[in-house]
Amino acid sequence: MTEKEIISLKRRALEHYFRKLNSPQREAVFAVHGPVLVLAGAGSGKTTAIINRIAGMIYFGSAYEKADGNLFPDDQQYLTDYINGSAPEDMGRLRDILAVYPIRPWNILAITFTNKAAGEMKARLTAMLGESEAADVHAATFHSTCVHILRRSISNLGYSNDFTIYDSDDSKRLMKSCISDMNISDKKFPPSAVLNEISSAKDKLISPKELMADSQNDYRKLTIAKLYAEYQSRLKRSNALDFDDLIYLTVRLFEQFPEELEYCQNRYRYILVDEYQDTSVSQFRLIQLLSGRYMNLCVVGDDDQSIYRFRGATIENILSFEHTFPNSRVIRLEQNYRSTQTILDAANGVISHNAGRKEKKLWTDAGAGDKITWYKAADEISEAEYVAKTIVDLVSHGASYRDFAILYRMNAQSNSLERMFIRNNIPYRIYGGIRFYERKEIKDILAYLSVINNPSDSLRFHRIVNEPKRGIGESTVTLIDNISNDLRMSPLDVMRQAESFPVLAKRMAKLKEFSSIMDMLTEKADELPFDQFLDLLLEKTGYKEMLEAQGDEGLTRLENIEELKSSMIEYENESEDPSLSGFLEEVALFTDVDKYEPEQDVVLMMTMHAAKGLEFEQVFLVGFEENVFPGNRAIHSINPSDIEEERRLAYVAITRAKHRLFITSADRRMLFGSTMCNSRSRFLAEINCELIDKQGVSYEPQKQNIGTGSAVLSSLEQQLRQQTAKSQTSTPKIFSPGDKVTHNIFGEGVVLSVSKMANDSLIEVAFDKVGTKKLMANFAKIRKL
DNA sequence: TGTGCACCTGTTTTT
DNA sequence: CAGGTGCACA
Repeated sequence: MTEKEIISLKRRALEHYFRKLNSPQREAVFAVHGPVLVLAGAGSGKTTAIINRIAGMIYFGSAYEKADGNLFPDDQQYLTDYINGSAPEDMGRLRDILAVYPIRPWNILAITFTNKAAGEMKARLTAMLGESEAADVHAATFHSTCVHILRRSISNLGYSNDFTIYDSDDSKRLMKSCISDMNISDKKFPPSAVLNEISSAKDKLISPKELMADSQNDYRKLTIAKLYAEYQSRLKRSNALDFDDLIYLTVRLFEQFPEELEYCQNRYRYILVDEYQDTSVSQFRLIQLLSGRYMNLCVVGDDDQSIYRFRGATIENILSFEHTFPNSRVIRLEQNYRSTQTILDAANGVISHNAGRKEKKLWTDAGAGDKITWYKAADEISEAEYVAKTIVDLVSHGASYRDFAILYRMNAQSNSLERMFIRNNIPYRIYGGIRFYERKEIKDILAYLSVINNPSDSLRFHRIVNEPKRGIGESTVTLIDNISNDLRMSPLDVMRQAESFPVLAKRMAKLKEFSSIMDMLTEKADELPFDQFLDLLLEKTGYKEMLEAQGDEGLTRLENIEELKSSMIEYENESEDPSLSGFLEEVALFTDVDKYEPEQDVVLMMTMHAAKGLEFEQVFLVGFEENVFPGNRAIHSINPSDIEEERRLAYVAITRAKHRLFITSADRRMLFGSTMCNSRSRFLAEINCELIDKQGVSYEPQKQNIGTGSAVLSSLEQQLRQQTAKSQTSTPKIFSPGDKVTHNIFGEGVVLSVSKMANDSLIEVAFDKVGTKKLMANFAKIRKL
């Protein structure tokens, strides 16, 4: 057999092994070396391609690219039989025969943006490769990858490796104190605005000095640069890093310490980046540095799905990949496995109005499917009514609640929908929104743990020193702060030695009391298991007592803390080497406790942004009106690319739907306390009208007489109104707090509160299974037990 | 030092 | 409309 024949046979065997993939997907799997750009349209089996690629690298190495010696006749025979299906798939033997320099799993780095994506990748790798090989692949987010690197080497930059990670709330507090201490007006320089600018500077790898140099004649910029410098020095003093620092400092580390970079380059020889269209300048630089030695870089993304420019993503990274990495291969995945052709045509129609994109056209062989329904409602109430009615109707015809998702542009839009869903007893869940670790009580407890773990963390010290109230007020804390800054000792040390500082004499007893509690806790932190330690902390700090005095709300908060405790226990059980700092790190980077549980049979509501990466049988896109979507900010922006970003968002939203797509607009909408009239969204006009089935009010908007409410209603709407009226006259039900009740969807629960409304009452019920819900007593399918 | 009320201001968000 | 913030007062 010639070498040519060997490689051709082996290639056919490999192609047979990956026969479930389509041909561009296989191309992505086999292109192991060199720079590769995979342009993966929505629903094109991107993750499948990535997983198979990693598996292929580990199983077969460069078998597709290089021949390696001769083939024994019986191996040759086996391959031939395997290809034509007459021999069984013997993985061990296939690997033996085919593999050429198989890649070791720990040499592979797969970077994602969210923990969810990283978790999914891990899970799918485990399913394909098995536990042991999958565990060695480093699949993680940008941020946790950087933490990993920095924990090892950050001492080069003058931080210690037990650094604390600040979240955006911590950053904001720190910035507030910088602003007030530097006597700068927080009216002219709102902390969040300053932080945004600093964050975007860090994203662009601009240091405080560089920003300063760049803004000599601009007072505003100069002030921000000064604040940046101050903020950064305070972070360092607290041995803390904010989210942007994780990337920024890793890049600096690599640039200043080539040996550190080299170590990582050798460790991560094969790099894969998911959602590449969302990378920022600093993330790009990080990738460029890491892949600089071996150039085995595969990036996967879709420029049409870039919707995070507002937080630093530069679409140019993906648009200029081929230019930045010469000799790169570009692979397009355009076959869509998710949606009907109608939905894809709509998406293609919208996105084709954007300039400056890589031309792609999604297609499917799934068939045309149903038309898209456009419903024009009178106002946001009847819009919500339409959505609710349609879902009830489809569910009664065999659909499940979990088939539906409602996507909106702004969180504020969920209100009317929620109310209507509660009325109609449609179980729903808002995905995204308030996050568990952002709750005050959780942040307080975590602050206690942080201070115990890292006493120099003065920001978190501030948070807890007088929480619960223990008579250590603002002025005392300022004194402690000054001393601690002047003498370079931790605030807690200052308290411990309060007697040495005459200014603190008056408050000495209270200060000593607090510091001794913290000392005791610090001592016990290593001895006790997490749950017992947390109980002790709650007890000794008086936090528990404080919550218990707060009644119902305090009880909910205590329950949340219990939840935190269970996640600590979970961490303790699952981690090989559990430690307080390890737990805090996990919490800092893994913000999602409100997990998405697809098993639950509920309708999901979320913003269009939050829907990225998800898919649903039937999707409602609500609020398709000018000034809502696209939003007024984008419409009035001087920069036309803002509209393009909205359009990409529309593209993302449309392509979430597998089978059916409903789009709604309202003639009148109450938003932020005032009513406005908007014409239908321009994105609607960008969809070929033959794909759309129009429903709802058939008159043109009567902008001049808002509020007459006498608009001609469609028959559907009249039906709805009648139904609502009917159910309103059913016998009123009376509940009082403490009543045990049962609901035919939510199960059993206890009434928390009752408030009278017009001719009904709003009751709040704590259900055993689904948590607290607000229900209308007369509408809800609920009865006393 | 702690509390209550008036005022104000509103995209999208992961880490 | 609703939640967060800041300021005045106890």
